[in-house]
Amino acid sequence: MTQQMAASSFVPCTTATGPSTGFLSRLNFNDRRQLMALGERVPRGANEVLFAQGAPAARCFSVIEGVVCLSRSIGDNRRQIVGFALPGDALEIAAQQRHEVSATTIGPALVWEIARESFAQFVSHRPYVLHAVIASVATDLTDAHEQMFSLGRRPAEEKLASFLTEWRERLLRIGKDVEPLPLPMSRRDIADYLGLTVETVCRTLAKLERRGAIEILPGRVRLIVEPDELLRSCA
Amino acid sequence: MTQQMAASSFVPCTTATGPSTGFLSRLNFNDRRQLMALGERVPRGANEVLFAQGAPAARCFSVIEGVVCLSRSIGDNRRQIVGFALPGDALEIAAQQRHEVSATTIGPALVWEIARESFAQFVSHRPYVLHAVIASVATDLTDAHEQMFSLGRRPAEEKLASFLTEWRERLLRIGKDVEPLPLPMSRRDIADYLGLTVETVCRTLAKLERRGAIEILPGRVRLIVEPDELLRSCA
DNA sequence: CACCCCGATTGATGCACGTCAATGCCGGTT
DNA sequence: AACCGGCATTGACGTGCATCAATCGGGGTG
Repeated sequence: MTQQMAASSFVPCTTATGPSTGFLSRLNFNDRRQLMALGERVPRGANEVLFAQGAPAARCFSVIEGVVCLSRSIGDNRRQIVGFALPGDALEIAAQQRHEVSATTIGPALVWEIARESFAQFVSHRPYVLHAVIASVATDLTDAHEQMFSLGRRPAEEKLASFLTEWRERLLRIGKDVEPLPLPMSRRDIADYLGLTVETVCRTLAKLERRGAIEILPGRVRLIVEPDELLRSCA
Repeated sequence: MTQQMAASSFVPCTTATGPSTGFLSRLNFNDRRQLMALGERVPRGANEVLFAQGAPAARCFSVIEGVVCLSRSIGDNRRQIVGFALPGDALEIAAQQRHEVSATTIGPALVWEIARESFAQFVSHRPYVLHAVIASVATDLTDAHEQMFSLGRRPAEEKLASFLTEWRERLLRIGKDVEPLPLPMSRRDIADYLGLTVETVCRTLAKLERRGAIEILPGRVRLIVEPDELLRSCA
């Protein structure tokens, strides 16, 4: 049962002006059920835009199935992915006025959506829910800080190694199969997340494979050595 | 008076598992006065550690005077500064268990500190304060995302240009003199904030000066061209 | 004043990673 | 089956920034 709770407990995500990590799983059963009923479940196709940077933040979201990528862009070419949201992760629950990032599905997804006023009204009767919001955003912030460290202070090989191990951790926490590790996002997405180019991501993965640390499969990667060992081998 | 309000309104900062931006200034006069009375004002010297990454988060902080640098480190050499906190900025008000970053003063500072239980108790009588906490952390998160973009997708020159203009913006918002722009942090701090080396920071600043965009003074920089123009000249 | 230490600056050199380009692969369309 | 477009991979090449190293300057201390 500890197991059960750990599984229903969530996952770091990152989001715009305040999406949140595993927010829903921090609520008790009744609250969660009532809140979910106030929103709607929307099936989404691949590469659909849930909301765009700069648009008014009229709704809150939570991923039910699939992966949603959160990014910040300038112009058409430069894009920084600030996080990948997994099932259980909430998006924009702390947003103020406008979306500070864009959210795009990676592959088909099921997304729960609720009008911001409905959410505010729900919370107004249950102020204790605000603690869950805070915990959720705080987790997002910590994740952002960790990613800032990777972006600024890690060489390409170590970026990939830490990305793979953390992605594996997150999938494990929500009970997904990680053997071999699924990588639903494109090489470009990984590059835009790690501050690299597509080519460097490919080459670095190939290098890790030549070294015998991983095995590259279509849409997946098998970790051969222990995650810890993988990271240490980069230092 | 709009002016007045704008001045008392604060400034993005960034922090550990949930420091917050100008949190105190989001409270009404009475709440702020009562809350402040529950904590204490502590004078700090230069380079003092307010709290260290990994330590239990026993207190909340707010900068009253001076600058506090928030960083995440691995080993002795690699450090990523995730933000500089200015007067009005709160630190760790959303922290969960442990500090996820370290906080160190840059030069002498005056810091307000409060035990986490005292803060929790204060809030328990005033649930609406939680909205201020959320807004504060959400701002931190947006700032973190913006910084992730800089770290991952901007060349050195543009990193410096955006750093200077944003630093100027923040000082202006709290009513500081920015002519010429004070840079109380060391070149190493700037480097660790932007994901560069000290040498690159020096050289890039020198390049901007040769171009006539800025003038380098001891502990300060004078912006010659408009901030917008400075950024555009890097593209 | 001489000394020292630390931060800032500048130069010389090397490498990691970006850029440019070609090829292969796969799924979808006609 | 032939065609096409997008993604992945690999190679050749260039460069932005790191690394290594030396100098300079200012503040603190004997």
